[in-house]
Amino acid sequence: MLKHGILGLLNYNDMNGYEILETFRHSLNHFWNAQKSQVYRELTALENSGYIQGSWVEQDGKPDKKMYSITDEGRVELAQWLSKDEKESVRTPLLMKVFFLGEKSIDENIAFFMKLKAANEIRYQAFVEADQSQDYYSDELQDLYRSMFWGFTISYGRKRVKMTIEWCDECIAALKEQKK
Amino acid sequence: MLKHGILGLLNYNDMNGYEILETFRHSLNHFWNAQKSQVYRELTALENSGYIQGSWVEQDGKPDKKMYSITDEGRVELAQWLSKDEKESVRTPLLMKVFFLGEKSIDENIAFFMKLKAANEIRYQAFVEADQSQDYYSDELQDLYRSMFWGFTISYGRKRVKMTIEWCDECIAALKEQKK
DNA sequence: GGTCCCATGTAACAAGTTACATGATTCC
DNA sequence: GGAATCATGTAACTTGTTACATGGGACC
Repeated sequence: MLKHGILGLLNYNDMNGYEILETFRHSLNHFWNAQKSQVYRELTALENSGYIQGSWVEQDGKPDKKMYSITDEGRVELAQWLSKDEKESVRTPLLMKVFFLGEKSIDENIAFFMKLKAANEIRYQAFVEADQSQDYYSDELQDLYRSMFWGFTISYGRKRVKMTIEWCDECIAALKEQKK
Repeated sequence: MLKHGILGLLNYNDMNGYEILETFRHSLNHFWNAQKSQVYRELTALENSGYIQGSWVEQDGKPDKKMYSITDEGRVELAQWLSKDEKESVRTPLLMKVFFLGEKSIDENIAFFMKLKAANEIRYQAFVEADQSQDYYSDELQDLYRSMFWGFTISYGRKRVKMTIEWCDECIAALKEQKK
């Protein structure tokens, strides 16, 4: 999965591992938290598969870097992945915990949902700020059509966070009702 | 993660691997898709850690089964997990694909979102049916308070699917707008 | 002198996926 | 005779996590 994300980014521009990580942090972080160690590992794997090609570049005042570019095979692989259906494998750690919350008291659980709500309200603010920098990203992606899909992922994230806040409210209300 | 789910179930009732798998399929499947091979592997690991204890039971007309029960150490571990904050590690494969959809044509992408919408409409129906069997589950869980949290997970799932459908509509509308 | 940026990784472990493998009984 | 239910797993692989490890240059 991360593999195809990296392929997708390299299809836009040549990059080194560090830049890929930065891009994840800036643009994809709201739906994908990439680990440094995994990115470098995947880059090696992708190069071994022939999907990308790296070459060392010397810099002055900065460490050497390994720049990667996508190969024709890589572009084929990317296109195939994009055309394949996403089979949703559901896995929501939060709900696993919620399912077993019956072991704790009503008050503890009200506190649980309040905390969750607060965390999501902070995330909601981050999305509002992301919105305001969309123009910046449109430039960076150098393509209006492409930046549209970045916008779709942001809008999904915003909806999801908003939905989670509403759900917390409903859970809190139900718990308070139970308390009576 | 699955580890704690199993611990949680065994805290409700003694079960064998097969029953755990069935329970996942019936009650937790909308947020956690458990693999057979992983469940059996985790059971072995949990027993080795001393969190659960298994014993073989002979049956007639059916294969022998290994029944597991939670130990005191297991209960401590479960309580600790329940009290710990869930640090949200975001990872949405669907959005990874959407982010790179700029490589495909508008028409292909409209088709993509229509298909996704249709799949989620089917899932929505499944939630409506799940609702109607909530009474059945209340009995099964033998505890109204506990079944409340099962209800919370269902309501989250329903909201999420509904949200996804709305998001698809918005994406389709935006793509059609672009086409003009 | 300390922190941030740039830049690369390794090692060990934990968790999830896919395919394979077996076998009795019951119901149609 | 075939499918479904009950029941248990192994093996190989892929993916993700956590901690460790290094080091120069810029800026305050």
